[in-house]
Amino acid sequence: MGDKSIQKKRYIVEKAAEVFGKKGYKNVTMKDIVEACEISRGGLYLYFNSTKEIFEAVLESRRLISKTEDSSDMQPGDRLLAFLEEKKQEIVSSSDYLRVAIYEYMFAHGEQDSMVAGDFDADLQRLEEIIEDGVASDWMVCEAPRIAAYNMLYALEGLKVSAQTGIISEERVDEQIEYMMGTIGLALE
Amino acid sequence: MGDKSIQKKRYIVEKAAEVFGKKGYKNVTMKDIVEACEISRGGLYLYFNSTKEIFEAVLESRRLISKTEDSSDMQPGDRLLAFLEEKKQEIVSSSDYLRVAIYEYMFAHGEQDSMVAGDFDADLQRLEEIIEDGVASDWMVCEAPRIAAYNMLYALEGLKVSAQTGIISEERVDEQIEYMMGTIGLALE
Amino acid sequence: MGDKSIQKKRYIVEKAAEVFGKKGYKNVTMKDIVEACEISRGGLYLYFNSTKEIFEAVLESRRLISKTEDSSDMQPGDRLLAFLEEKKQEIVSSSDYLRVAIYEYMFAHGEQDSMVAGDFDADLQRLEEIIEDGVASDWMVCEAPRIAAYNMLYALEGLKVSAQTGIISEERVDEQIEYMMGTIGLALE
Amino acid sequence: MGDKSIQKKRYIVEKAAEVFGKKGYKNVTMKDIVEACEISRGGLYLYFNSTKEIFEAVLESRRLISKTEDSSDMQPGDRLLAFLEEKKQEIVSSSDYLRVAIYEYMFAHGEQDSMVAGDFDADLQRLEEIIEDGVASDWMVCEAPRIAAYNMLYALEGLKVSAQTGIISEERVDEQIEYMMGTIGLALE
DNA sequence: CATGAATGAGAGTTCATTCAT
DNA sequence: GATGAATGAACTCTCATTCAT
Repeated sequence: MGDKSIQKKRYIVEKAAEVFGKKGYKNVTMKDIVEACEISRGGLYLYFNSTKEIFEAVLESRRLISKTEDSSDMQPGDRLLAFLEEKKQEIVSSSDYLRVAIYEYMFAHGEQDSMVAGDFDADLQRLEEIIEDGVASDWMVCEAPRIAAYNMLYALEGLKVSAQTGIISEERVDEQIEYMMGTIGLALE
Repeated sequence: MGDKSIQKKRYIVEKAAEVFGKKGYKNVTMKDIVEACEISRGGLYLYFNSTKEIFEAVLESRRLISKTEDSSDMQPGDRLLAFLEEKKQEIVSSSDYLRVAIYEYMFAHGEQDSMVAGDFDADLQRLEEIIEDGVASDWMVCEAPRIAAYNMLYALEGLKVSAQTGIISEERVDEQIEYMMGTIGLALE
Repeated sequence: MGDKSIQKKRYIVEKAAEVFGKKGYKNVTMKDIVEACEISRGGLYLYFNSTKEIFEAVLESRRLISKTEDSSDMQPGDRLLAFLEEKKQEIVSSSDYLRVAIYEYMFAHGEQDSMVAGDFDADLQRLEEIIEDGVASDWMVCEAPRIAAYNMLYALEGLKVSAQTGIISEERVDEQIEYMMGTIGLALE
Repeated sequence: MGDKSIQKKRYIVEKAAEVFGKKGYKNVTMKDIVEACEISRGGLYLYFNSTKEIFEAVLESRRLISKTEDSSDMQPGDRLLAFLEEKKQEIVSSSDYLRVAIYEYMFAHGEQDSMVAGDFDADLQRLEEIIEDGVASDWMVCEAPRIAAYNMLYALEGLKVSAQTGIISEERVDEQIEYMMGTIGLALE
């Protein structure tokens, strides 16, 4: 597969992302993507064999983009805040239409997929480190950083889900962030 | 709609619940339900016009069943523990097969549906009361019971989702429960 | 499946036989049959799931028809002649267009199919009996009736194949019949 | 078409023969051959325009190879035996995978093709000569050598077909060979 | 009310064939 | 000559939905 092929694949993934954003995961057909890409039916099959495959490519491409800088030069409290703000954006931003599709995908294909699980683990590690650093430098109070990290991530996940299901105001998210910071002895000034 | 009709509808809903439990939400076809109910294709349409409609009827029927006793005669700490244990069951029990379907449904039809949201609100109120009572009787420490209640519920929701997506051990859930109780000044003895 | 269904199935098989006759086996698509039957795409699938299944039903229906009377009251020589004449018809009759399809089917699905093999075995038994009777009543001379029966059937099969592949004149078939009878001591007068 | 072209054509035919051997005739696609030859899709079309064309080239190439020596210095009985043994090999040898494809081809394209018929005629002539010689030298008894030759060839053809369709043991073939020799007054010692 | 045969739109998939490079 | 990406027609199969009985 040549250089041009990779370009085309990228193009398809890009267009497909829009489609998944609009229609979710399960509702998307090969035809939808073919039409969005303005290529031929058979042409798509040169690159992907199913919507699942395409969707996974979309996820993969997102993963590459969403890497954030580590900012490990900041104070633990600020780093935590930065982390939570980042998550808040994910929760609140209705622009991330893709999320519905991601959840649909997750529930449709269940556990066998570490595609999405990977993100969680990375976040967990990052968060745990921040808390450990915070505790070490007396900025935070926490007996079990790992468990606390889990707790925050679960709560954030819950918020995400709720944001998708019902409507969640930005205030509610802020409220929760403040509360979470409180649980490890931090206060927003 | 006569008495017999209501009976039949109930029967269909019952059988349909099994189907949704086995196959999720999106994968279920009218045909599947027709076969499970051993009624005719046309017959089903006399009662329901889509799998969505049927699934909503299933949800409705579940709502009626799942009401739990309030046990307001117990101490706040025990009531909280009871509440969390109840939620733990929901998370851990793989017997609640329907949950996958519920999430699929939620993500497929988005916010416009308060069908599921109702449960959350009820839980919220219940939990808030418990915490308020706990604080009032000096068993618990919490400045913002409502926010704390939200936090716990979000974390529980996150756990549920994770349980569905990946695998979550009972220990992790216990860990989280203990942690949550700690955040409001309680300890499991 | 009711009485009417069986009728319809028969109807489909009948129409399908014509199609297979015209187009062979492999070239026939579900669409061809749908069109020949003037039913809907989905309708055909109520009765059959593949051209293979339909073709086997066609074979089955032919089997039922082609049963010939046993005429065991005749003299062995005449019975043999009757048998061979019957086979000759199969060979010569170009009206049996289906045969091409049958061979195609045989070669496409190989040995695992006793659908066609059954005919051979039945013929073998019948022919062997005739020869044994012929020998017992001194009309025929043959040391190994079974082997002779096999030989005739193989030769007849070869004739059939040749009839399909190239062109075979009726005279050639007659010639062969006479020769075969000669090998067991019989002569056409 | 240059020298290199002929070479390439030969190469394609060679590779294609393997493919036809494995997959039969009808199941082979241009793509299969392209892949087997590791050439480009378009490249194949420079030499052949259809699988039919390629298959015919395969047949042609086989014809050139399969010529056998005449061994006319042997006694007629031995020559006949040699001939029949040769045929037996064709029947029994499952290594001649191409045969299925040949039959498929024959039945798919019917009589208009003398491609395969040629072999039969050559065999017929050879066999007839053997028998005539045998009769002339009193080794054999046969009133109509040509008809007898036909008979044997048809029986052999029938055996071949049966070998492809069902399973035929080597014993059965030996049995038949012995029987055939018996019909012209010969016995295997 | 109830049936289930029938419909037809539409999804997935494959392949011969072309054509710009 | 040679490539292989691209096309689009054709095929299989499934399902929601209707309708005569």
